[in-house]
Amino acid sequence: MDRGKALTALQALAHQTRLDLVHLLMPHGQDGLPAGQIGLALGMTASRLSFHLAALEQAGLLRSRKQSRNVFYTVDTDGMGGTIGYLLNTCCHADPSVKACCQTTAMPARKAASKTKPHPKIWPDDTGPG
Amino acid sequence: MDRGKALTALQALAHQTRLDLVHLLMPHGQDGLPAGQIGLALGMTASRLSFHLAALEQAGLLRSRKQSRNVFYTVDTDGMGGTIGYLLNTCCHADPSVKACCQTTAMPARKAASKTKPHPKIWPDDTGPG
DNA sequence: CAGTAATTTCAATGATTCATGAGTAGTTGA
DNA sequence: TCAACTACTCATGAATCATTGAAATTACTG
Repeated sequence: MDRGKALTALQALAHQTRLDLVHLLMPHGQDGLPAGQIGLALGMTASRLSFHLAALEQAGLLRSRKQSRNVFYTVDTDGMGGTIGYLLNTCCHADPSVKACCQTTAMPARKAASKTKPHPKIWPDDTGPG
Repeated sequence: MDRGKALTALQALAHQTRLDLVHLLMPHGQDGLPAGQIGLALGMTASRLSFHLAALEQAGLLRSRKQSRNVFYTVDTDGMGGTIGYLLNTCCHADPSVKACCQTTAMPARKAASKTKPHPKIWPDDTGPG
């Protein structure tokens, strides 16, 4: 991950809506979610959703695949990991005090997303996207 | 690290100049660097520097302490770690594929910064702040 | 106290970003 | 082909952000 790409990715992530998008899509793994369902889950207009999805995809943080009428979006874990790794290892020189943030228990392997079930909880402190 | 603080920190980091600042200050540990020397190292005007330093400090990523005429800036490793940890653990649900970015060799403990010696190299690919 | 140095604050300007609503394009099935 | 559905693009205006230079603030020095 070079400097320019990392900066683009950070700019993409520095927005509440786009953070919400990643958080929502992450548990759905490589199945992802269609745009319509994402918009429904986060309550945003189609054009606004499209704008933010495109920003994340262009930044290398999301991938999309077309499937009949729908476009499914998934998180690009390489892009996300690369961005975080850039902050951690390049920008912070892999400083041990900073790296302590990695020492949390990993989640068990995510289960394959069921197509219809909505995401159970949006945020730990679910105060809505505002 | 709550959602609002993480977002503020990400917005602060989503800028080339401020990424440069963190990268420059990190190896200087708790000694830090005075603003004047930072401005010299990165070649920026005083007011511009002050603006970006303030943004980082307000976001909880930098700390400052006054020492006679100078203001020394240091990286707040808790803030940096908290921000990265938020991305990794909250936003990405500690997904193993993403967490792989942490699996790099840690640097040896940084040495205490000497007061006068300039930072040896700004970036791995030192193309300047532009 | 006058002069100098280190930083910050302020106002003005130009650039960028974001939300909105309307319009467009591709897909599906009757 | 037509209507319904899904998603994207575009133009607009409001809001925010970044840079600059000047002025103000605080702290040393002679």
